[in-house]
Amino acid sequence: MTEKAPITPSLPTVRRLPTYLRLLKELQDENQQYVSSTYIADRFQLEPIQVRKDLAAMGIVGQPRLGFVVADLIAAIMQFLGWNNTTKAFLIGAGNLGSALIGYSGFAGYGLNIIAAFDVDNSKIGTRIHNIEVFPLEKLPDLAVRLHIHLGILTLPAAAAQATADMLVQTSITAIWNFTPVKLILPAGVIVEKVDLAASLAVLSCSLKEKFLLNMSGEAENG
Amino acid sequence: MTEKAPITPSLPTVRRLPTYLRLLKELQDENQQYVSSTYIADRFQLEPIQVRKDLAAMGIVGQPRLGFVVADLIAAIMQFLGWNNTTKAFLIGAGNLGSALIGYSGFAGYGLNIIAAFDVDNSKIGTRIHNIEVFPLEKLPDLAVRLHIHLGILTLPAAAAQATADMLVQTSITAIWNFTPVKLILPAGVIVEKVDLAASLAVLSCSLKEKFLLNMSGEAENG
DNA sequence: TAGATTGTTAATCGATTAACAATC
DNA sequence: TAGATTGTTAATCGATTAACAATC
Repeated sequence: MTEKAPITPSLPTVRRLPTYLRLLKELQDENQQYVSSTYIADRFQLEPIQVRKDLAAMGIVGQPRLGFVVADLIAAIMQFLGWNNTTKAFLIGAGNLGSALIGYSGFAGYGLNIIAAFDVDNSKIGTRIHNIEVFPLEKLPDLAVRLHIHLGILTLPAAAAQATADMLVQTSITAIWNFTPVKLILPAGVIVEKVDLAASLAVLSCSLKEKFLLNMSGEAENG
Repeated sequence: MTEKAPITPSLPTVRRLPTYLRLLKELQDENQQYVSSTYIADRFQLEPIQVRKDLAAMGIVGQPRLGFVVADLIAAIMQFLGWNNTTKAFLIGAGNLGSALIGYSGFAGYGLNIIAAFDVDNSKIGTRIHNIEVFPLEKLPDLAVRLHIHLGILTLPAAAAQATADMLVQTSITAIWNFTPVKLILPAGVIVEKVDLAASLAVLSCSLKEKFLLNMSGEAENG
């Protein structure tokens, strides 16, 4: 029992990991064996100490003077995120956004595999989108249980989001990647991760407004 | 000069505003005149005090016992986010995701108006996606300046992201909504807001892994 | 009035940053 | 060795939460 207590990385730390991973894979392609926190921080305009803390949170140890072994870092992050193993997912709502996600080839690198899509639109049911079949929504519960699906990707109209999510969590699905603008209310224990375009756009809008106001006041002063 | 100093809301606050706005519009449709921070908090599993702080940060004042006037809240948030005014944007990369964003009708409610798309793919150039024309990328600088476009939406392959962003900021574009997985490095003053799918998926993956491990240990104990 | 809700002021919490000894 | 980089410990910063008087 001399092992260190495994510190669970904070949410901000987890969110930075994919960015590190991306760079590390680049470095590996360039046959770089070592990388320092200084270098990583430089590339992303972060503080070296923050990078070290992030890596330390996953239990990775570096070598003074040399830094970290690139291959080890990649392995540790992949392991930590579970991106070595494939996670099967159902996508619900085969509209514009849903189709785009089905067609996104990058998910393979994250271990995410969308194996079927579902919709209520008869014109979509039975078709294939990027070679993924679209099933009627009624078939989801049965298929989810039989195929041991735990993750649902929600890309349907806001109006249907909550009701559909309620249905999903009655099946084997216990985690939802929510691309709708709806804040889902679900039983405790259900994981919901929201991709919040409106929140992102709000930040952007604020920044733009602020910048605009600054420019205005600047011009006023100059005039 | 007895006016209160206008406190700029924090980033987390700004990110919560669209969620409030959504609920407030619902309440308005139901002809609710007042709403309390308690009610809003309840609906989103937040603390009432946090809601009050968020609203206070925008300079909104409520009425003890009654709460806040729904219409006033909506107006204040819309005003604060600048979503009353239309922001014109160019979209660069008319692939799956780009097309999905062009087709997303919800942006109108955020004052966002995608007026043209750009691509380097000859098979896309000249076509229309949801009635938006796709132009060759070379035409962007001239058009951006002439149409006074300040916002670019980046939905192209990662490999082209940085170079294209570098080009964009040479035009009238000073803000980028970045949907690529690349962390863009751009001159100071340029606004970049990233929609980070990888980060979001990382959080989801972690939660799933944690839950899985908990279940495993639970089963072990029970066995 | 009584009581629900607001806004203010202070306390807590957690993430980031700083300082620096330890290491190879 | 000298020096770059690590990991630890402490300080700072900012957001959230708590407590409570003010208000209608």
